[in-house]
Parts: sequence; structure tokens; C-alpha cells
Amino acid sequence: MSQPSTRAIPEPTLRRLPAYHEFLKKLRAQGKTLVSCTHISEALGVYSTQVRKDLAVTGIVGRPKTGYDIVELMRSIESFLGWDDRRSAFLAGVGSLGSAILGYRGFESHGLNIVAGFDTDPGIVGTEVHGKTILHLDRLTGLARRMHVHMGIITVPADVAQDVADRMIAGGIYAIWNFAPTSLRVPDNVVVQNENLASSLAVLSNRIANREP
Amino acid sequence: MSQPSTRAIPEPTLRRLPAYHEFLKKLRAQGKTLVSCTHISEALGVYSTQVRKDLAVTGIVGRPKTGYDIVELMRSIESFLGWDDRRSAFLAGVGSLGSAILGYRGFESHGLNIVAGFDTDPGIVGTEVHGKTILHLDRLTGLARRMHVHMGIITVPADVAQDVADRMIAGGIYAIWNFAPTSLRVPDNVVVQNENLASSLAVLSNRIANREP
DNA sequence: TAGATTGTTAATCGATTAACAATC
DNA sequence: TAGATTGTTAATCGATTAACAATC
Repeated sequence: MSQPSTRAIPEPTLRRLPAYHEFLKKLRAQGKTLVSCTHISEALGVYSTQVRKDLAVTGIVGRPKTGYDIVELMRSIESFLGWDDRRSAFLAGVGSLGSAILGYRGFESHGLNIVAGFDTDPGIVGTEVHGKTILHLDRLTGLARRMHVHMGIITVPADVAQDVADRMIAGGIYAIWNFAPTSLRVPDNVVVQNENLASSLAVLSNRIANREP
Repeated sequence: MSQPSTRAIPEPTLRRLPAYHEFLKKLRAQGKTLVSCTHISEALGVYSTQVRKDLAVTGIVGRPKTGYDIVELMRSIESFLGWDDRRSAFLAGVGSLGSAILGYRGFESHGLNIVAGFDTDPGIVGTEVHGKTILHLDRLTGLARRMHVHMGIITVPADVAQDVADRMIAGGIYAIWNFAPTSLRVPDNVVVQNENLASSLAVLSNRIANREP
């Protein structure tokens, strides 16, 4: 096709692609060079037809009877998920969770570059956490605009999350990764990804209650 | 009906209930006593019919024209999600993310009691982190069995996550909250909730690419 | 009563699963 | 060639959305 597809990629597919990539990394470390959907299917508990459809969105083409080239498939996933790019992000709220995220090296290989942390605590502002400079929250809006940062990570308590989101949006940030347990009001052109641990815990607890013993 | 319903609660419903609860907390703080589904619907961006169905699973009954009593509804959600109970859990991997989770006070009100942390680093073993004792990983299996702990939280690097999961299961743990970016092989009677930040980032990045400017 | 809201049933939509044709 | 595997189309399933009846 000559024009870019407008059909949205299903969210479950997007969530599975990194898991496939992780599995492929293991296979590659074992010296394997080829993989079939059946193989991935058995390892991750996803129907092989589903795996095939998921992989297809990345543009990879497999070979009947042999499967996919592992390195080629990994590159295809990386490029599709934008792991080759560098997206700059600001993080607000350098508490224990914020510090953990600042220090997580895994994001670097996923195209995410957290360039600075922001907080209001005078004991933290001006220091470095995991090599990242911590600045006062009052500087977030201006710096986001000046540095063309478009992604924000919110790790502040729930009661100040909306204020932080407003400051981010005022600075031109249009993608927010929200770890505060509260929903944010944002304009239509701003995308928010909520990371709610209470929700995940609710799912796990319910599965415990309904599990076969 | 006289026997307990066997129909599983939809996962999206379970994920939304804590968000409703959070919103109700705000309303209560404002001195409100009643709430309608329309009100919740507008605040959280969920269709009011959906809200009504979600709330119904908790057993709450509303009153036409008036809506739901906020305090009663909060209690209904809390009781349905098991937030009145006390589930003991062990956490393995006291790095930055593990420490953050050990220190997160929000879990206490959600029925989760992390009783101890485990690690192999001699510099951490024997200390306390956020008031929780850190023990050597070798003691996890035995203590889980002796203390009847059935939930485990994995915050170790991907390459040792499977080993930690095996130790947990050997100790009688049958619910695992996995923060390591790898999928775990577990027996059928063990439930696993994967918390994969790379997956969430993939969804957010894709939404950025497809967003209306 | 009239009207707002709940609760429920039906229709729609989208993802998963199954069936099968194409291909190396 | 035969058979394993991909790629695609059709069927199923489950959640969301819409329609509407019940009720205070």
C-alpha cells in the first residue's frame, strides 16, 4: 500500500511485542538463529495464530517451513516500537518510586531518555539521583518548552498529580506516563498512560480467590 | 441465587474499581454524600452504563433518582476487592524498585502486608528497609512455608526471576506479582500478574505516534 | 405526577480462536 | 514430493455501547 495504514494497532498486540522480544533475546543467547510461531506460542502461552498476527504488524515476513530469522525479527520489533529513536522525558516526583525509575537502565534500550528529575523538596533539588540532575518543579514548564521535551513521567503523590500534569502540558508535553493513583484531566491532544498498581493488585487478588487449588 | 456465582469478573472491571474508589475518596473529602453513575462517568471517561455494571459486581444497590451513597459504595468496593483482609507477602529483590515497593504505604489499605524482603547482597541482608527486615534469599522457601505466606513479589533482574519464582512456589506461594521483564513458567495452580513497564511504554509510544496534533 | 436515575436486555464492536489456503 | 510453517479469512467469544423498562 502506498499510504500509511490508519488502522490502529490493538493494545494487546503492543503489550505482547516486548515480551516476544525478551524471549527472542534468550533464544539468541542460546545460539539459535531461527524461531517458529509454535515455539513462541508454547513459551509464552499465546496462540500461534495470534503470535503470527502480532509479528505481522511489525512488517516482518517469515518463511514457510523455517519460520523467522531471530535477529531480523528482533530488529523488526525494535524498529516498530521505536526503540531506535531517542525520546526525551522529564520525571516529576523524586521519591522512592521516582528514584527507582530514574535509575532503571532498561529504558535506555527502549528509546526513552529521562533527562532530568523535578521535585519541590529543598533537600533533593540541586542533587543528582542515579546521575540525573534534580531541579525545582517550578522550572519544569520553562525547561520543557526550551528543550522540546514532549514526554512526562509523574511519580508524585495523588494530591499534587493534577498540578504537575498541568505544568507539563503548559510546557508542551503531550505524553504523560502517570504512576500516581489518580486520573488526570487533560486536553484531547494529550495522551496519558496510567500505571495503577492498585488495579493490578485487584486483578491478582481476584484471581487468587477464583484459582483452582 | 443460592450458590456463589461462578462467572468470572471481567478484568477491565477489576481494574476500574480502584479508580472509582479513588474518585469517591475525593468526593467524600468535598463533603458529598451521594453520587450518580453519570457523575462518575464524566469524571473518569467511562460510559455510565459501564460504571453501573462495574459497581453491580460489588453487590451495591443504588436508588433510582438519587444514585449511590458514597460511603456505602466505598465500603462495598473495599469489601469486594478484599481490602478488609490482610494478605501477607514476601518481596524478593531489594534494589531500587523493590525498595520503593517495600516503602509504598498505599498497599496497607489495600489488604497487602509485605512482611519481609529477600536478597542475596550481603550488604543489604540483615538490614531494614522502610522498616522491613531483609533476609537472605536462601531463607525464603522455608519461611514462606512456616509463616503460611502465599503471595510473592518479584523485583529481581530478569535472569534470576525464574529461580526466585521456583523458590517461592516451593515454599507454598501460589500468587506472584512479577515486576521482572520476563515471563515465568509456573504450575497451573499458581497465578502470576506481570507488571511490564516495557509493555506500557510501547502502548504510550504508539499512541504518541498516532495522536491528533 | 414527572423526571432522573438505576438495572437489564439487546446490539455492536473488537480481539481471540479456528479453519484453511499458500508456500518453501 | 510431502510436510511443516506462514499468512489470511471466517467463526467465536467477550466487553463495550445502546436501548429501554423499572423505580423512587
